[in-house]
Amino acid sequence: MIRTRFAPSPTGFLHVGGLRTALYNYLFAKSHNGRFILRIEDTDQSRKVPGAVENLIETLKWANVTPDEGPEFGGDLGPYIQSQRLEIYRQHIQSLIEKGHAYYCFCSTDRLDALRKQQIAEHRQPRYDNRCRTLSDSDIRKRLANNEPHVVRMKTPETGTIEIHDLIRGNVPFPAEQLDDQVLMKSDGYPTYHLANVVDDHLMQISHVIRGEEWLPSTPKHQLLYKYFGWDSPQFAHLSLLLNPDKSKLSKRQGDVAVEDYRKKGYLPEALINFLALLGWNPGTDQEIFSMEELIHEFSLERVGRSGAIFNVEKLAWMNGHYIRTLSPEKLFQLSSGFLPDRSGWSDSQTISVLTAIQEGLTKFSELPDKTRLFFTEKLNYDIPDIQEYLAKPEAVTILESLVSQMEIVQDFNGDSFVAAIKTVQKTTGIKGKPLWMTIRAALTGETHGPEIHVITNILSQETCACRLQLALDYARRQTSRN
RNA sequence: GGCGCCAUCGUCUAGUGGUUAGGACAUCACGCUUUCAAUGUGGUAACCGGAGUUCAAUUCUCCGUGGCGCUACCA
Repeated sequence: MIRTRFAPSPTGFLHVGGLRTALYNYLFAKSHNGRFILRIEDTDQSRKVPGAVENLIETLKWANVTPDEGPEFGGDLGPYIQSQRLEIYRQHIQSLIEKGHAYYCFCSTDRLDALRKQQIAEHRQPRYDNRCRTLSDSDIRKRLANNEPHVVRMKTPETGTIEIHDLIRGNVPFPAEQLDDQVLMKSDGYPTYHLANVVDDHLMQISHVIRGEEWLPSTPKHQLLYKYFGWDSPQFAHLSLLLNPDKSKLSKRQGDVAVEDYRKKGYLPEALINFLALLGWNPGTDQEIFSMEELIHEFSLERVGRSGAIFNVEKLAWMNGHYIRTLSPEKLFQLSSGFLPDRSGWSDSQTISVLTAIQEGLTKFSELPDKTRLFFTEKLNYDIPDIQEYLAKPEAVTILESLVSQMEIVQDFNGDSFVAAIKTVQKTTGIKGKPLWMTIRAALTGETHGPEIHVITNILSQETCACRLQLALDYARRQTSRN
């Protein structure tokens, strides 16, 4: 049974890199009929953020990367929140101490800091000097009885090489003397990542650990821990990191990193997932668009790349536009709620025709207020250079006077009859082509681009159009008389 | 500094001991469209450097360079 897990710390919003890690775990598990587990690694009390767990779960659900087990998802191997498993860790640390693979350390943080500073000053490798390894049993008992603050460290080998096998990177050797006597239990009684992670992955029967590359250097320590416990270690696969456009590690400051940010801007989960899947993985074919089902079917760790990938928002935007174009009118309307500006006086079905009219040019829902303004606005603004280029001309007065009078006699107002009216204007005024059409577009919408005129006038009422044209005519007259 | 990972168009990537080095985004041109977009067609654009192995290296090996990660009682 393949079992994978996503094990975030609840320190804030879910990061897009985190979502990619979760996704790869999910896809790998699902493609092998396995299970995907969510575990919350909240062993650092100082970094805990209230509400982060709920937000994490909510975001995973939104993205459709839904755990089979985890807090709120059930499962037989819980609890799935590490702060609720302290007793389990305590017992395991005790067994390690008894077997001689771990030891109490009473060194103060002051001493540790001083030690590190000195080592750096002497250009030596900063690491613990193993001082408490050799404490006598009676000494330890006495200091424990005195309630002296202490941690528990693991005993690492002094020499030799520890080689780990990574599914993506192959065999990676690490010289043992590089390994620090890592702290396993902190003085507050909480385990560190290294201990809790190994214990939980074993107890939760995780078969494959798929995580970020930042964990590669500590994997030999984890491997050692499995050996000390007498357990088989899971398989490892370390994913490359997501990068900023300047190739530094993806971070706030250079753009949005929280999944939440993209959701708020109106990116669809399908697009974000499709995009993230292709950042470091490819199917070996030319296919670019994948549904979650297709991803599950196609995904394999063998085709995951080794180098870091820049998070290219432009491609995500293209992909999002692609998914938006496939939306049915009803779905489009449903998803646009929360992004629409005030549209009092507009029914849902009228709103749907507005949305359909601008659908093909939409790349994300946050553009909605801008792109729908020409329909919903109460008052058009002609006082911008692009518009004045057309309306502040004597020609505009001629065109609009003619069109306004046409409006009074037009029958069955709609896109077609309005276009017919424009043709009449063309005949009577002799003005044609871009000057004619753009002037009318400017008058009608206050913008120089948008959907086709007949599409717009199919939606806008005759009254609205007549009113806007009259307003534009007045404006054109004022502008030209002034000059 | 030490240890480790990585290296093909601007970006995501495919690929090979002999290829016109392929696709997608972006970009440019043209078509369609009396606007924009969408769409169609075409174009520009890459094997980090140096040795070695080989008849032949972008591909294999080593070195260098660069980028990144780790080097906490954070994960």
